[in-house]
Amino acid sequence: METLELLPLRDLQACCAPITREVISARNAESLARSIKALADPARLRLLSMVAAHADGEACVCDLTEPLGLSQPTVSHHLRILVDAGFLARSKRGTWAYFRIIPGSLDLLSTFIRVA
Amino acid sequence: METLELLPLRDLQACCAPITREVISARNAESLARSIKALADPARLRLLSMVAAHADGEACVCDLTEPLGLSQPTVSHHLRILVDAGFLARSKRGTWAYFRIIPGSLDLLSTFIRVA
DNA sequence: CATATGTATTGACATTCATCGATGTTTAAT
DNA sequence: ATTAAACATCGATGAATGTCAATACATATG
Repeated sequence: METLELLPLRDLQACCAPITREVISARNAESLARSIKALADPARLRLLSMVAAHADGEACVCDLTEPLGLSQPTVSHHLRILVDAGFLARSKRGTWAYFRIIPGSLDLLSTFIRVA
Repeated sequence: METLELLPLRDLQACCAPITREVISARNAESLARSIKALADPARLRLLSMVAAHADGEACVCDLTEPLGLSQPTVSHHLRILVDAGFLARSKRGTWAYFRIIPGSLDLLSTFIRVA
């Protein structure tokens, strides 16, 4: 299924059990690893945390660049990875791009990391 | 603290809240990312799953190499990463090295991925 | 239209990483 | 002691990744 790229978390929910219940398939391992990889970076963890802690659970790139201490293109790059992985939603208003956490996305992933 | 390298999960438990409760520090983000990175690979997810599903929750390298479809050095490499990250324990008996999941290690990590 | 601002994309570079063949190490058995 | 078996380590290599400067794009404003 080609939707794994765009909706890895949803697909995982539909198709496989927690990784220690039964042996995960090579295909599902690939999909799950792709989701986890989106979190496996300190800058992206901080971005998620900063977005969640921001007023109204929303933040734009300009809110995040300076406190993160990375360049604007790098911040945009990381945000894109988090959006593609399904952890953040982007909504553009005016020239600003606002990001918020997609509810349940982190919880869903964590259940697949857990031992059954 | 230099113990972050050896006991990342234990340290995280001691020092920080789930990432969306308050903004995670750069230091803790680095530590958490290192733990997550150990899981962010399809081969390692499959290894964890195979070890957990194996008889007695234990498996040696020879049990894992062929079903994983990777060379023995590569399998040893991945197992070492999982041991270093605190997800697997190694115990050598005779010429065999047996691996088992450290109870609670995956659950602990998953709580830090969850939204508070 | 022209300018300014916020964001995304591109290209380049250095670093990290997954992988394997070759080799080393350890233990058991003959 | 020699051989064999299981595993670890080393060195090399190609691929993926994080980063930034430069540039492009989009939108608001004068």
